[in-house]
Amino acid sequence: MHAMVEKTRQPKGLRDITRDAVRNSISDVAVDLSAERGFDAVTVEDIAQTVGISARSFHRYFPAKEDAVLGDSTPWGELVREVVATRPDDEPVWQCLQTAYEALLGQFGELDARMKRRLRVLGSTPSLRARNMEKHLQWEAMLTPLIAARLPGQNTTLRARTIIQASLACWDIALATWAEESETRSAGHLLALTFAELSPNTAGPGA
Amino acid sequence: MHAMVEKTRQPKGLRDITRDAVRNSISDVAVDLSAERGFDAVTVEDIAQTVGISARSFHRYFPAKEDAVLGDSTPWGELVREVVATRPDDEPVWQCLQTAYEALLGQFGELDARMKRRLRVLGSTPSLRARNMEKHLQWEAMLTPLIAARLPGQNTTLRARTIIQASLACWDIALATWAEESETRSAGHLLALTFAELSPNTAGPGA
DNA sequence: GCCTAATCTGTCAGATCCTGTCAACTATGG
DNA sequence: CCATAGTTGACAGGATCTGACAGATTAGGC
Repeated sequence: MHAMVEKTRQPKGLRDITRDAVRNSISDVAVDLSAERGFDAVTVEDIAQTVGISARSFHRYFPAKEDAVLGDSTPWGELVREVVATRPDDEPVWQCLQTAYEALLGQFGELDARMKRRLRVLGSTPSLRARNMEKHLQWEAMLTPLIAARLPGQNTTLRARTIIQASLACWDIALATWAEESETRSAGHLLALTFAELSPNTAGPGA
Repeated sequence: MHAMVEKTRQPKGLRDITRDAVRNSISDVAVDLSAERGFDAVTVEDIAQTVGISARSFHRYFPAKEDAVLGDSTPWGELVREVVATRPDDEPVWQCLQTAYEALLGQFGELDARMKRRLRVLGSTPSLRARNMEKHLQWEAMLTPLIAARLPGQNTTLRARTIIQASLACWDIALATWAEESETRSAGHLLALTFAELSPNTAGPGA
């Protein structure tokens, strides 16, 4: 089905296996129902009943209804941080970030169809977009010290936050465009397009 | 249909005056209490009781608790759109956007202290930051056609969205930094710093 | 000044989301 | 087999937000 990341921890016993399975079921049902009726028109009770669990159990798997659609993006953020950390010190930050995001796209791989549906629901629901950006704030906090250390000159933290937020905008817009029905270009290509619009200053602000 | 109501720029009757006054009172109380205890630790009931109204009336003035702190940013967005629309066609988009944001800073003017408190609460509450970005999405929708028309080459909409989101990131980060306790630089200066980090590509993507 | 209509407010009721608690159930390990 | 720990369902409760209705306040016309 889907090869999971070994980095986090692979399920040890029957408990962890069933837990991951239930988690995926909830997420799938949440995306499906939201795609049909719209996210706001679907209640937690609806999702839980479709899966076959109680509403209370739903919240034991996901803290909020939004998270059932968004999934847990923390491991992905960690992956980005990891890639950035292992890049050569003299590599320009924009190129460095683009490489990291491309690595993230590689992880998607097999989940294309599922991911597109998810992104479509995400793009059509304001509260989901908000929650998604909230998670990006955690990415920013993780990446800021790494990026700041790579920047020459002054105000490195301020400038690092600016670059990271801008790159996340590139990421979001590229993915949202990729998920559109009529879009045929690859996610990597779209990501390159958005990055190209902002990254020309690879020589640094002083150049 | 919509030609009747221009905007509540100037209250016409006693009703509108009192309504604006109550609205400001609610907003002030919401910011004050949130600054003291934290936004999540303040209930709508607390705010309403402090102002002297019922919780139901609170929701007649603000649809959500977040909006009481954030206020209505729609008129700000319209101002930005207006400034951008009146700029010369051959002006680079980044310079154009920076001018528009600076005009926005000029509008703040007298509200410095109040605005700083508001921004501090905003920066310390993830859900508020997310809601704020959600409002920026409306700005993006408003500005995208204007900016896209100014871009040469292909994929103008995709690139316009990227630039707008990036510029909004500059705006947010500059304001958040400006509101910090130890910060002494002006908001305009900080805005120039963040813009300088991304705007070097004023010659366009092909250069 | 008075009356009618529009608007605002408070109160009540309800839907939904989310959390705490507790007893019953199940897998794991000795 | 049994003890422990994790999971679940059921109930209760707080909080946000909305709809409905009745009373109060205000605006405009007489």
